Amino acid sequence: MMEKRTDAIYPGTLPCACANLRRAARAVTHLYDQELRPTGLEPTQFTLLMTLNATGEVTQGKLGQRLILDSTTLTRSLAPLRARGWISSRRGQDRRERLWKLTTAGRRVLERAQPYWEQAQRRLRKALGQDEWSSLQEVLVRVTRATDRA
Amino acid sequence: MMEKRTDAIYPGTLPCACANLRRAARAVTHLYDQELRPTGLEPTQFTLLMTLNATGEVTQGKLGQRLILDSTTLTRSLAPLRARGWISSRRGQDRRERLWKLTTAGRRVLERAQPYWEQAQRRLRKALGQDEWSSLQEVLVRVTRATDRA
DNA sequence: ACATTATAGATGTATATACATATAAATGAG
DNA sequence: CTCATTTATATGTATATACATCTATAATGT
Repeated sequence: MMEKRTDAIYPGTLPCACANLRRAARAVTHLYDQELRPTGLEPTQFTLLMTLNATGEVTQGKLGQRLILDSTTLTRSLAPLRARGWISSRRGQDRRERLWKLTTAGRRVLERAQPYWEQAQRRLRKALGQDEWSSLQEVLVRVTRATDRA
Repeated sequence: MMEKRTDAIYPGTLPCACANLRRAARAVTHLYDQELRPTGLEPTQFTLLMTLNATGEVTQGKLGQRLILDSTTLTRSLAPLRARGWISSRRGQDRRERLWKLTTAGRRVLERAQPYWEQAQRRLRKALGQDEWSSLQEVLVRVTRATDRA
């Protein structure tokens, strides 16, 4: 079980931007995971469903580009979602491609999970304050773009 | 192999703060991983060595608190470092505890990796600009702290 | 002292993630 | 058209990560 961090052993900034980012991601993922628990979805799975809902049918490669996930990673990450019948795939015109989309069951699961996700968003936004919440989103997009140029 | 994101398929902001944070972490980890490749260290492993170097001998639990890593996760993450002889452990007074520290070999590996890590830091800081770099670090600490209160 | 409870890690199991390499399909050079 | 090359995904392998549960040890209440 994740330790409570009440001792404040943890130092504010680590000297490494990558370590700071990964640590923050773990902390926030934990919060979202708690809220999403009743839905049976992992935060990553929720993100995949939400993204497929936004894009509609999309190739594995494009999905990977959007989420900055190696497309071969998706071969594994999508498997449990397919196994549960939430997504389905077919071959494209280009028969190397695999096109993924939400199933009806998948849309239903996503809809039922939505309020729990919103609760997680609210909980973090409240703890952070609206200004920091906005900064967070902006800075994250900039750092993500920066890695393109870097 | 990770796709180049030149097509800019990827949309700026995802609606989910958790997804944004995880995506940014993947992007930045990829950059650090490239730079650290010649050292044979994964970014996470570099972070563990660097942290042990900063703390000196420390229990697994305290190490987990500092990095916001479940202490049972560390049982697995530390294993490859121990296997390579870079860290060692002993039982504490409280014999349930395990105390970890860098070995001499570990300190040497860390020293040799340092310039590659600095190169990664420079590369990101340059692409991001000094102001955004500072914002990033601040925002990450605030969001991390926020999850304590949330 | 003894029984109960709490804590630190270890282990079983599952997902997340990437890279190297393999395979199949499309594309381009000639 | 045929062969070489590139591209999309699959597979093998390794690390990263968490939670539930288990075990050993410590702390606590009576």
